[in-house]
Amino acid sequence: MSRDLNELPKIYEYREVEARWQQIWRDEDVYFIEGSDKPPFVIDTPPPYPTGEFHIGNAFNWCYIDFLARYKRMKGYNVMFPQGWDCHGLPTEVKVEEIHKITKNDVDRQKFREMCRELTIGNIKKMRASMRRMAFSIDWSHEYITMMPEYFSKTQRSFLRMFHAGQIYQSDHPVNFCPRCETAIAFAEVNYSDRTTKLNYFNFSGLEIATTRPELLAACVAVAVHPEDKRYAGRAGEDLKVPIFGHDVPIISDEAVDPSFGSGAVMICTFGDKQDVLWWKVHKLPLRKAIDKTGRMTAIAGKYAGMDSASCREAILSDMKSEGILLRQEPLQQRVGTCWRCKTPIEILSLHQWFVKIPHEAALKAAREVRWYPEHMFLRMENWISQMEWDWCISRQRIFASPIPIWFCKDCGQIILPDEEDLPVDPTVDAPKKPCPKCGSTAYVPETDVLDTWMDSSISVMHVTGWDGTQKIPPHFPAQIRPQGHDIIRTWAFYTILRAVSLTGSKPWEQILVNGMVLGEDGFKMSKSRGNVTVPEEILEEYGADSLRQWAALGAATGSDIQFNWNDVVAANRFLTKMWNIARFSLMQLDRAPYDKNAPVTALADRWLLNRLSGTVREVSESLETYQFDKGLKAIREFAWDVLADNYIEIVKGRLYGQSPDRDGACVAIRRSLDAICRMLAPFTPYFSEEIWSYLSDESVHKQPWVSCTFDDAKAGESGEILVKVIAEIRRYKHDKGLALNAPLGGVTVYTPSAMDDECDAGAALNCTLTWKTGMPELKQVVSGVRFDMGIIGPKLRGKAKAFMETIEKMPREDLLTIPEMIEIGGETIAVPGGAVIPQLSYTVAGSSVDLIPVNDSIIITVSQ
RNA sequence: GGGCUCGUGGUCUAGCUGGUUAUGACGUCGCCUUGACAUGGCGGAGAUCCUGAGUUCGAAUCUCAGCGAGCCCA
Repeated sequence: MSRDLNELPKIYEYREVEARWQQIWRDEDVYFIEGSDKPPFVIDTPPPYPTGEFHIGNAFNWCYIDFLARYKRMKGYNVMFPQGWDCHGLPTEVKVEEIHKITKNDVDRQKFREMCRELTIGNIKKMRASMRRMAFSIDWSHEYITMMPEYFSKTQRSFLRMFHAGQIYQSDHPVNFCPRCETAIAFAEVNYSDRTTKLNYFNFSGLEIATTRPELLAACVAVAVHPEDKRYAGRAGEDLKVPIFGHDVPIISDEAVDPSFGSGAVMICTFGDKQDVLWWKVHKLPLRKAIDKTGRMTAIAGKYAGMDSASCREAILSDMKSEGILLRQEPLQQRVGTCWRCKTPIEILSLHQWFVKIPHEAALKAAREVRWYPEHMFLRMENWISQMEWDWCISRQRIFASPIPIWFCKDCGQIILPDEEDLPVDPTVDAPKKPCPKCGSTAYVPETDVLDTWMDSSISVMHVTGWDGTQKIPPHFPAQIRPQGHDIIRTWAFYTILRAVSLTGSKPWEQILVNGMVLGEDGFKMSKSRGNVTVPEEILEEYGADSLRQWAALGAATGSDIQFNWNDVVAANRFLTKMWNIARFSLMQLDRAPYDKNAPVTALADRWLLNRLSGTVREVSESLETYQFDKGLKAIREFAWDVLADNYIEIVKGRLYGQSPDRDGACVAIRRSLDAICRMLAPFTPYFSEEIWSYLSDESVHKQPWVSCTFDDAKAGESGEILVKVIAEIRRYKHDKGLALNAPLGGVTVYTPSAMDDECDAGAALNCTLTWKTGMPELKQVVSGVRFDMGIIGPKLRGKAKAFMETIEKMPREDLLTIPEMIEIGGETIAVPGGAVIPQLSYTVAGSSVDLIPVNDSIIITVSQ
């Protein structure tokens, strides 16, 4: 049995309600059922980085996921809503170093890992609590943690398979390198920031060169000029001696040189920036490594060897000065690449690293086969793929990450691989099970590099679709949907597509739902330095999860960036209050007296309501099918507040309070509406819906099927709109007359083009005797008096004003229905100034005087005095 | 510098496959304590739909240019 109405409190206490249901709901309620005959709906949810704080951007993203997960469940899908944690990577290492005041090299690798794991476990715990509070219907039995052996053995397995397929290779190649973190990083991990630096002009064996990086002089391999630059015509091919260091470099010409920058001649070093890498490749220049992995100058820097780049720069500039070759210095604004985590400017170093080949065509094809919501987000992927120049560098020189499952033979250098059955392995701990396949030696050297964390997270879809390594294609692959933010299209989405294509040969998901970024109340990205950060916990505390969830749904159209806005949260909370009162009123009325639950719905108002409900259900369903959560929730709110509460309930109150059998139809209509609203709100406001539902049924609303309501009655729709409109107009009339809205009114007659079949609701709602008539009334317009506008009459007529008004007053009233253009005053004919005379009109029907309320061209209301 | 998105009452926002009285919320002003709700109801004021040009009978909506903003990236 459903709950007793005596328990129904007057006020909706979200704190109490949300806490209670959170206790009652059980995780297994939402389990994905293996072997179910329902169609599967697998969501490849984002594994967040366990920072310990579930921020508002996460909350927004997960709201979308939960809306669709709950909706799809109600629609009869076997929904998998897993939860992952993308644990590995620099941020945690940096945090551990901070907390323990160490660097990674101060403790052994195992110990350092242990510290990272411990921190991560604690952070995950905190974030889980926030997520439960938000009522996300996560299937916790499908939780995965990438740092656990069960998961990272899959990462290693995927590495081996791609290696065997020739998709992974090892090579010397320029990579972005953070000297502080001492690791290579991917382009996706490079940030750019502005800084002011000096552009140094110096004499390069007779040629003027401008450079921001004099410390790289030792790494200079060429000087480049633009082929059209007259200053350097004919000089390409010459050799120049590098100042201070003395080695010879050629002058080359290249279109990419900007003749207007500096002196128009640029020195190419290995490597100052990405352009240097390009030139180095195109012109097949030699490699001179001047900076090592710790950011210090190498032996080729001669007397500067061992210096860090900043001191080397100063030293070289000072030596240039004393040699008289430094010509001048200018300040320059430039953007430098920095490590996304520690903000240290990155260097481009040529290092032995592991790479994944980028299959441009196949990736693009797969990306195109995925259905993108919103569609235009695909463009970002397309642009990214088509402009990628370097392969994906997947090795990192760090510790807290999935180990690369490789050893090298100490004697012959041969790569030694583990078998898939032996995974997971940590080559720095485990020994290879077999001797070197080439020379038979058992002496080995472990690969100490580890994998980029995107190597873990980019197989999330393989994992959640049930990959255990025995199959090539996982049992539930591809997933139905990938929900994520647009900020990680070129990382997570791209890498996932790349890996799915490489491992399975096809697209990872059928659809991708891309959400926008959450901006602060000031319209800028939330950041601590701006001070515009709002945390979910604060909102949950003050207004509850259901209000926060409504903000997420309504704050912006799907895919758009969303500005955080307390107003929306407050309005959402008010909607809950309003809805609570609607439910309370409805439940009490349904309970007040027994009614026939199968009574036919015949009254106009009742049919109108159900017709509107039917339209609302259709609209909400269509919106949710295309993930337009804003539209969906808006339609529900409008139906509940506008249609049901403000119009319908006000119209039928008379019948509800009475005893007659025509009350039954209203009860049936209300009960059906309340039921439907609960179900439709369930994905958006799970706590609230469950609470109301508990007074209707003893089951969970979240186990109910989605609403089906087909009560389409176009005629009732049209007539109902007239009914509502007429009542609104008469209320306005009362308002204008200074009457209370429930004040009694005399006889009201409403003339409509076609017959209205409203029995008694309108009259009861307006506290009057209301008669519906078809056609137009036999109206007689009479002038009951006149008013004059002295502002016009005065200046125009001056002394004749008084006589003018007297003349008008004496005229037969019916002659004033249309104001004459000329009138005669004392024998003189004068023009009547426009707007001077204002006739006071009234109407009579069949001889008695009435007030007239025109609704539109075809509907007229008369009120007898 | 490139890509993408956006520019609508004081604020936020819908509409943008061309024709509506330009939606809703917050704020604001007036009236109303009526037996679900004053966290309410009813009503009002408030908009050069960024600017300019073009297409069209007709543009917030389509095209181009400009200005401005945001995000991602170089």
